[in-house]
Amino acid sequence: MLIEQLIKAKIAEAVLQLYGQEFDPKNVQVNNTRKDVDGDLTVVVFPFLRISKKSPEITATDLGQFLLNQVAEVASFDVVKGFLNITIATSYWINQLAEAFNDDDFGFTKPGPDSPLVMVEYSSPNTNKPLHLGHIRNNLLGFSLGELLKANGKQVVKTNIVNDRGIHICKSMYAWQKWGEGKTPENTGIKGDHLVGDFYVLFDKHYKQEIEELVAKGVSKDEAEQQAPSIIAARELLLKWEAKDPETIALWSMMNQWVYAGFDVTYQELGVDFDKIYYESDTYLVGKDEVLRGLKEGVFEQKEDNSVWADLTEDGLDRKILLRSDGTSVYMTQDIGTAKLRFDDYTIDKMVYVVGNEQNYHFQVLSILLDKLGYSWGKDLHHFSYGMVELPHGKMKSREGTVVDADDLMAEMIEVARKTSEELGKLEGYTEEEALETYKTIALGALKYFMLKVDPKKNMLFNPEESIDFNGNTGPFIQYTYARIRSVLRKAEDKGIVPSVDFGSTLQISEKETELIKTISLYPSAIKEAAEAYSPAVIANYVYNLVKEYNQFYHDHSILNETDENVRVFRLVLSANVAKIIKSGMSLMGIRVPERM
RNA sequence: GCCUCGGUAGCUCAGUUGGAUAGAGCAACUGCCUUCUAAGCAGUAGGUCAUGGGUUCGAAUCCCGUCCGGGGUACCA
Repeated sequence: MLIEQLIKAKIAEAVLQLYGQEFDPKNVQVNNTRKDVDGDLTVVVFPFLRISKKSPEITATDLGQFLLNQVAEVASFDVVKGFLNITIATSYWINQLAEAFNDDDFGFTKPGPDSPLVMVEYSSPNTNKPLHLGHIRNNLLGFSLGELLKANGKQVVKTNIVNDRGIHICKSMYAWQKWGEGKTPENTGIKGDHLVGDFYVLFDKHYKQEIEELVAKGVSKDEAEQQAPSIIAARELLLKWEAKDPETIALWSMMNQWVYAGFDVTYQELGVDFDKIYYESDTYLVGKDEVLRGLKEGVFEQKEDNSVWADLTEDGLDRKILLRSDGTSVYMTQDIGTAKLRFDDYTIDKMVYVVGNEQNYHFQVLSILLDKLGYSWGKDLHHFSYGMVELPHGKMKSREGTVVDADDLMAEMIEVARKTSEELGKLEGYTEEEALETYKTIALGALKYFMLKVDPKKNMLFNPEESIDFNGNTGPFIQYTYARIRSVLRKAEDKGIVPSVDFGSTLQISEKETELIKTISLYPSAIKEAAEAYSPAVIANYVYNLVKEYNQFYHDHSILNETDENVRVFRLVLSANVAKIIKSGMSLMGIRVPERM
């Protein structure tokens, strides 16, 4: 049992014995003691005053005395106003460290076949353009969330729904047909997703120009947008596609293959993967069938123009279209189909959608619609809603070219990592491949940590002018600490010093070391909290805090040069534990740690 | 208009179920590499927690109002 829990239980017991009233242990407030005050844990006694009918100081002293008598781990206490500061015995902390050192699983049970199954949908790209910084945030959050849930005992199926059909890809297809000059990834050397994205931009350029020309001729803007030859051609392609015209399907398939090949490279570089990929081209008809079933069962209604609607006014929402008047499906329809297929394929206990907060309303509606269609799991699907990545001048817009491309960004960061590393003269003796691997580890560490350390719910700002930092509260700082500890451990091994938890009975430890052990022992609860809050940022902040504390310790104490053998081994074990947690915590964020840097 | 999320140091962000004197990093300034890796450490400076009320022993945190900003809002995805 964690010491906090024990204290809470004992305080409740003390309140009952001393003042004769029940108090829920859960409501006892136990905090870490302020750094400038003596003690390890602090009990806030204000809530008991009503029961004790005594002053804060006297109440605190009563309770402190009780703890001192009843709890072996409590070494002493001190009262400041309404705060009872408790000092925990050194032996307790030493035992905590020994336990942590011997436990490689951090007290967690690995998920088994009977564990709840969570499906996490993330990434969900459109096939008309390459991935950008916004997608990176999505991918990193989704992947990390999967790892967190696994660490918290859940079976996880990572899934991706690829939006491979619709007007957007037809635009690229048309542009390629018209102005493509037979270009392919092979004959141009351009990555497939980028090539297709270029044609999407090209389409938009021509489309805008055509609109301008029409407007100049006196056509209204709305009409011009409908009448421009390019958009008409793209719509024709979509109709042909839906009619399964062989030539159109062949073109569609070819260009999508280019994109997938490109995405695969990006995903691999980014270090994310999926257990199961769904394609919208396979699911949209299922969704349509489901909507028609709902119509037949009377949960939806049809207007005179044949469009199908859901009336959600009773749920406090608006009316929502599900099938257009021409019978084609909308985004919502497809998501219904995808959900059905998924639940046919897996016995899912919980569905999590990692999708930006601009779609909060969409998922609110989806949840209700699935429920109305008779899916019991619809109601408690979880929309993991994350904030936008903003640029200093506003939002990223692919059509306007104000995007930070994922591939470019990663390549740049690897380059910066290489330069920095070379300037510092690290990695001497590494082969070129080994060095490159390390640069990638550092660059991706910087990028991932940068994205994951902020609260997922909040919008975040990325300034392309200032490249992502490698100093301070960053991934490389944490990786660096890890590499240094590994170096110490290697040297200890060379010297024949064996880490063991037999520290001898006279060992004294400093306040900073106590702090560190306290932090180490909180790692499992940090994972739990992060998983339950769906927030990798909780882990990021925890690890940073641990590393910061360790670095302060490291600069004040020598490890290998320490003459007292017990102290030396103790510090080695302490360091090894910090390294173990860094590695584990970082891997929960999909970040690797280098042996050297 | 309505719904929704946000506003903490010059900048980027933390801030536990309401607890003591609101914390980091970056940028600026000052020190520290002959000693286990200086991508580090120590220090200085920087705050009306948007704003006005309320709740109470106690509010950045909870409630109400106001201002500012993001997102959404019936045939885009």
